[in-house]
Amino acid sequence: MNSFYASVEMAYQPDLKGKPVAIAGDPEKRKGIVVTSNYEARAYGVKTTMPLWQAYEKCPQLIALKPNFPRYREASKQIFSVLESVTPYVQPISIDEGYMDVTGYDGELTALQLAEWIQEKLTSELDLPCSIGIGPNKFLAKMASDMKKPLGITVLRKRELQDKLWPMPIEEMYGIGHKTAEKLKQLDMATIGDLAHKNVLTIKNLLGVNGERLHMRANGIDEREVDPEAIHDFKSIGNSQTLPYDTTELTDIHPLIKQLSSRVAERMKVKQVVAENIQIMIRYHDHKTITRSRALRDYVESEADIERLALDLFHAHWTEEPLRLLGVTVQHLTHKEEIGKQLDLFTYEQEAEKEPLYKAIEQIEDKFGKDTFVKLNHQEETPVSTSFQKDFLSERKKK
DNA sequence: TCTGGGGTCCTAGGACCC
DNA sequence: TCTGGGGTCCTAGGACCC
Repeated sequence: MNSFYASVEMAYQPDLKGKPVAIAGDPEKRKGIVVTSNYEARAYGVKTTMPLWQAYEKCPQLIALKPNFPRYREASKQIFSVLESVTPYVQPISIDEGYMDVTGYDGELTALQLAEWIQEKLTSELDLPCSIGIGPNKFLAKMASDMKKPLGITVLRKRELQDKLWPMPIEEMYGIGHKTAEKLKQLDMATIGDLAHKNVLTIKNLLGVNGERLHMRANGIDEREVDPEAIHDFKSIGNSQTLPYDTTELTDIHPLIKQLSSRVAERMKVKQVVAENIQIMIRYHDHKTITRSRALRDYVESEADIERLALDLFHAHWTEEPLRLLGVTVQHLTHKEEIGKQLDLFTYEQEAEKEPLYKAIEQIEDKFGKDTFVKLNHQEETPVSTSFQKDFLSERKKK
């Protein structure tokens, strides 16, 4: 989608059209940076991540709006349901971007006509502009979609790499940011074509496995599939917040940790997951940022547990310098339904802890058969302990 | 009154195991 | 009179993307 948040606001409030609009946080709370701006604002030099005061310098008549995420999520839902009316092979990448695999599409339209239909539908029904790229794989489709904005439709065929992709500056390639672009330029690679034609080993030496991947993509090769389920196996859930002022006061810090933990727990509940790792992030007044994490022995899900663990980590690592931001994240997530069977094992293990080991093993044998016992027998000198439980669980999972 | 908040993936060292 | 080779997991940081 083109300047998505700003476009949603303009659709919602049409008198904003034609005026420079930016979506930005509250400067009073030190969140005054531009998240998105419309093309009118961009014409004045307003850019994403620019502090709001700087944006006003560039464009004094700028209209700055606070983000309204529920509104954007709702718009996003409607967009994706249009896409899913074409094919079930839709992979959302973010709130405003996704891939479609139309290889199996058996309707009347060509890919180009499909793109036109989608673009027209989103414009007429939702008043939201998008750019669409069409290509033989994800990378080329993505690069194509960025070539014409707003409201563009671009086809990028493999035979067109030389003319359309290779002349582009290296920093415009998806997957290459500031740091990587600098490294590549050091070796005289200024365009995507330069990267495509360089020896793979040179690139691999410079950038590791990522280099190999970038080199492939520059040559138009990308085997990733469109996976509609990918959105469901997320790896972490986190919340972070910049404080309105730098602080060392526990009366500021503790409530924030509680609030962040509560939001994380809430989102875990919605997604029905439990976590085995907790991480905090501390950003100091000078922007120096550290993360500290801990693997957990048990699954956690409750707000109280998350808060307690976050608090422990915080006090174990805080240097007492003034804080700018705090974050709480849970990782190593498991769906609750997937641990149903494991949960009754936990009960079982607690029983086992009270009894002599041989008795526990006997029960295990009865329940799961001799072959399980053979594996566990390796651990015979280990008391029933965390490591015992872990091994037992991982074996159980395999079975 | 400069620099948000949500993520993913990769790297590298160290502890530990066989 | 000196230390192999195969692996996993944990932790912290960094690059990148939207």
